[in-house]
Amino acid sequence: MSKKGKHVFNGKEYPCCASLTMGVIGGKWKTVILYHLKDEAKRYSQLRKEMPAVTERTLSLQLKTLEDDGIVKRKVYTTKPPLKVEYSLTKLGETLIPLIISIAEWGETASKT
Amino acid sequence: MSKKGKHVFNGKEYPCCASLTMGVIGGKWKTVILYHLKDEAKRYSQLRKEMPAVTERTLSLQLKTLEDDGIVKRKVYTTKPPLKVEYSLTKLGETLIPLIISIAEWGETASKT
DNA sequence: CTGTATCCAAAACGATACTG
DNA sequence: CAGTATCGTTTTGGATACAG
Repeated sequence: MSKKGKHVFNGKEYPCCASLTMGVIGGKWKTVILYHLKDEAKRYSQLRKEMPAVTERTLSLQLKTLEDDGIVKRKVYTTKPPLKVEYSLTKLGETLIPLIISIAEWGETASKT
Repeated sequence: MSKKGKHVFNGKEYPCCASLTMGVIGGKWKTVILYHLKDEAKRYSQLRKEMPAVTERTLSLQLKTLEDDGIVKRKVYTTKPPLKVEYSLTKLGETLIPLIISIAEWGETASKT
């Protein structure tokens, strides 16, 4: 019995290529995170400052999900506290930049209407 | 006390222009619906056939949400059963087409990796 | 044919305290 | 500094029966 999900990414099946993308960047915060990472690597604390509306827990979970999907990479610079950790886009993550920009632009235009 | 949500659409506030867009097209099914409507108007039953994985209830709810946001319009052609209802994109909805296509293309590429 | 009503399960998200 | 643990709330989606 073949499943209908013809589109597979990172072990997950999706019924449509559009829903695959949404599985990767969907949810309340992932596009916002990617938007803040699109130009440069940032530290965890810096992301927190730039996204005050997201909780530690959620930011942490979403970053981990993005890492699992190969969109974001995590680099640790110190072994002892205070820790320094930087997040940045992977090669695959960079292919999402035009999409993230389009998403942000549509939102900007729509909010002016 | 000013709220941080600077971006407003259809009465809802978002912390970032990217999240505004995701509020409109986010979720498991909305991009899929829009993908199927991008070229032509379709009847409810036809959408159901093309998206067998979504339930009646969810399809109905998501269409209504898209209608509320002014992305999709609903046109009724008969007054008595059997009803004929067609869904199509509004002008605002059409501005999302390039985005939907980009989203679908990224998903297609990613599923081949 | 085109939905709505009801009930339920799962996922996402938030608040807060605490740890390496 | 960079998270995790715990718990509760909200949102989302599914199954199914039924209605206009």
